[in-house]
Amino acid sequence: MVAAQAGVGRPRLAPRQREGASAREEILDAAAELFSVQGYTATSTRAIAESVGIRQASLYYHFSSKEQILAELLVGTVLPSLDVAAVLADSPQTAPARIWALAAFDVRLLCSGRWNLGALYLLPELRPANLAPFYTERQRLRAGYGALIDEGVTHGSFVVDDAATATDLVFGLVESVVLVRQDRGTLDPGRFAPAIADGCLRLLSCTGRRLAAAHRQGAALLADL
Amino acid sequence: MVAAQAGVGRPRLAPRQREGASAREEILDAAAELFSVQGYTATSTRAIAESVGIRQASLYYHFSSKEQILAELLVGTVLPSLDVAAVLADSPQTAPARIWALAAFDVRLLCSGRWNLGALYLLPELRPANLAPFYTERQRLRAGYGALIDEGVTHGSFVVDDAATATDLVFGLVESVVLVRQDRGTLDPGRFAPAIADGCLRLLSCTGRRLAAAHRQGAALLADL
DNA sequence: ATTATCTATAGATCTATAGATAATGC
DNA sequence: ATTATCTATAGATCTATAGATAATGC
Repeated sequence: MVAAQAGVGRPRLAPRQREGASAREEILDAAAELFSVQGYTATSTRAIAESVGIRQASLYYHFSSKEQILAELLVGTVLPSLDVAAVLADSPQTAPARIWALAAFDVRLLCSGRWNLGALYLLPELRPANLAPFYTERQRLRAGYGALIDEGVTHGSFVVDDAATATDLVFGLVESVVLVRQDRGTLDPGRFAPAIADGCLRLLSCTGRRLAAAHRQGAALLADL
Repeated sequence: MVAAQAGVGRPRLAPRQREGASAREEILDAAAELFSVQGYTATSTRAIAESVGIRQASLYYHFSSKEQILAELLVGTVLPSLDVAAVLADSPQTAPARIWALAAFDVRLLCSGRWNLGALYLLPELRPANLAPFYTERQRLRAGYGALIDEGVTHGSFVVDDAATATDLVFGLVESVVLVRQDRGTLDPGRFAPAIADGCLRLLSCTGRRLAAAHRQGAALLADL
């Protein structure tokens, strides 16, 4: 919806063009699109402003810097998955069911949303800078997968040569959703989430009836969150 | 090796600091490192020049633009895999053996080399511009995987719900190597290549003895290339 | 008075070009 | 003469700040 709402303050030269209840949210919506499609450095503050329909300098009434806009977008992108990983860590369910639920949740999150925000975590620009905390959170999520895999291996539910490498493959498979979405533009979460979650179990040598059971239990677990 | 070789032309202010027999190769080496670590737009021509030990303007004696440096790096990065895919398309071996060989070759390529050049294909900046041809070649490689998967499915070697989605998972798993390497810095191709190739077959429900056979045949096929 | 925009601009880049210079090659 | 560098700089950005302005709220 393009809200025609004009409120307090000097009126804009152009009408609203963006989703978002407030100017702040309009800016975040535009930045999310441009950052995820073009990258962070390649997106100028002028381009963001144009895409919102305001002047470049007006951005700075709402955000103190370009980097702060990115930081705002990153907050709340991994957090939901980390929360789910924490909840699942204490669940009494089997490791296969829990890893299925975590992967399916993660993929659903990466598939949904207007823009491919997961791609922001792949931006090379994140590595140094004070954006490092977000990078660390992604590593904590990876550790969550690793713990579930270790548990499944000791229980005999999973059979792998090397648990560390298996974790890389599983986490990599989940994250690859971002790459596929980058190519396709949009993905059906209803198809992709269970397909990837099944794939994670297959990578861990959990197949056939045991896979089917974990799929069923994992889906139920996910529905309860 | 830092070649102390000073040849024709005005001498540099600083001694050589980069691998590469010629100035051109020194520049490509520096750009490969910086582009793959920081991204394309975030890397200035000045930074490349500094990293080589020459002045910014001197780059333009060897390359006509920054974009041309990137294009040069992209050439020859997918080509080897495309060649292998073409050779394997005509091979008399089974689809599982061939896909194992293709994936292992691909991963070995992505793991080796001083820099993580595969990451260049993920740069959002490639999408538009006249760099599109490279993007297209990557899609052709993806089609190569798709053809092998289709063949295996009709032969009954693979069992999947949906061949298109299965191709996304398999290709995604292979490409995820780039993401893992981005985190780790370096990867052991000897461990990763067979692990991912096995993983591709597992995703396609090729397991147990049939997986072991394909692994063996695929490795032999790869050795013959 | 407060708010949210606008215009104008400083200062720091960044890419690419022009032309000078210091070597080697002939 | 040729080659590969250098210095200097033009012109186009780009981020962020300063201060003016046009609405609403009280």
